[in-house]
Amino acid sequence: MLNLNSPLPPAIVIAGPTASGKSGMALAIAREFDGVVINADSMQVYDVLRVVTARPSAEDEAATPHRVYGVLSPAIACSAALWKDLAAQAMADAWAAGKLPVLVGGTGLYLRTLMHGISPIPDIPEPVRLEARERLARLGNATFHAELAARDPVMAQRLDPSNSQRLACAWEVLAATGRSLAEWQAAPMEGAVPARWRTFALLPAREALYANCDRRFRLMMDLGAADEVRALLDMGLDPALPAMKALGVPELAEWLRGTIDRDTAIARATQATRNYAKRQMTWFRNQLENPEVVSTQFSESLSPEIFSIIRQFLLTERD
RNA sequence: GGCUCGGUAGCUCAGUUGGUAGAGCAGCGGAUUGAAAAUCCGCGUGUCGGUGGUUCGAUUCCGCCCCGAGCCA
Repeated sequence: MLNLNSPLPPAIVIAGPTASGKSGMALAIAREFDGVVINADSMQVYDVLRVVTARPSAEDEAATPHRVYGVLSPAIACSAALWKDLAAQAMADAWAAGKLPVLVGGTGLYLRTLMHGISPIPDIPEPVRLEARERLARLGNATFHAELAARDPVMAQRLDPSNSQRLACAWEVLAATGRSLAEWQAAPMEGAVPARWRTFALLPAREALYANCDRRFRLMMDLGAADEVRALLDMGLDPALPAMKALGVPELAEWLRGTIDRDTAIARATQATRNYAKRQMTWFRNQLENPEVVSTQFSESLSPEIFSIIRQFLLTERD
């Protein structure tokens, strides 16, 4: 099935907002083309979060190869670069086994890093990152921004003082490397995985997507989302860690703590999910390169057309 | 039935000592280079409940009516 004479090995990418049916589409493609489903979602990498991140079911994971799901402890902060290494390894393994990598996920930055690389910034030591965040919290954004401006006018000029996360990032890169983040970013991106990509963007109608977000969260509640969050909380992790911010976690945590009632928690979690889905729509509508746009929720009835596009892609020599 | 307090953006409300109004949230658009399910940026005309009156001018003051909440009967 795979054209092994092609200079670059092929890979399929399925991007789209949460609750758009990506996982089902990836599964269908992997089954049809002897593929390996590889997770490209920043939260599905954590092992404790299965229900609340809508990971593929254990049955699906057993029936078809799935990689990079639940491979990290929530005590670890994943990153675009770390994920990219995991995904690159999974892709190499798939190719070595004569299988087709099918990347699926909603984290646009991760997919971009995989396909286009990222600036070669050295790892930032943990103490520096902690100091950056502690300092930002202590000084407040305005003062922190002014302090950054004195040492790194380019980045300060580029960043809105309200943008806490990127402010901290700029500060810690300067502190750890002695060079401005702007300098690092001016260097060519590195680390892109060489492959022939075929990208699908699942962009369903807004109203249907939101309705599906709501429906799915209620389903998660039935499947034990709260128990899962309880288990996560029992680990006693730093609430600033990424896994602690997964959609539904802060809201259900509040409910478990008794601060808000169940209905309020559900209302807030579904709201946050809808807001997130919208941001993803913006990313995938504007940041993807030559995507095949599917403007509806995935369903099996779309398979023939999608398969035909992929078949064509796999048979086509390039360059 | 009487009294009181409300009725302003999709929602919760602010405000106008009379010159036709603005926040948060929602919604929509955008950004996104190492914690991205994160973090930000932009977009606000709506019979100011209805209707009469006073006024050059009423969402604002007055009367009546309608609707809601509460209290008293």
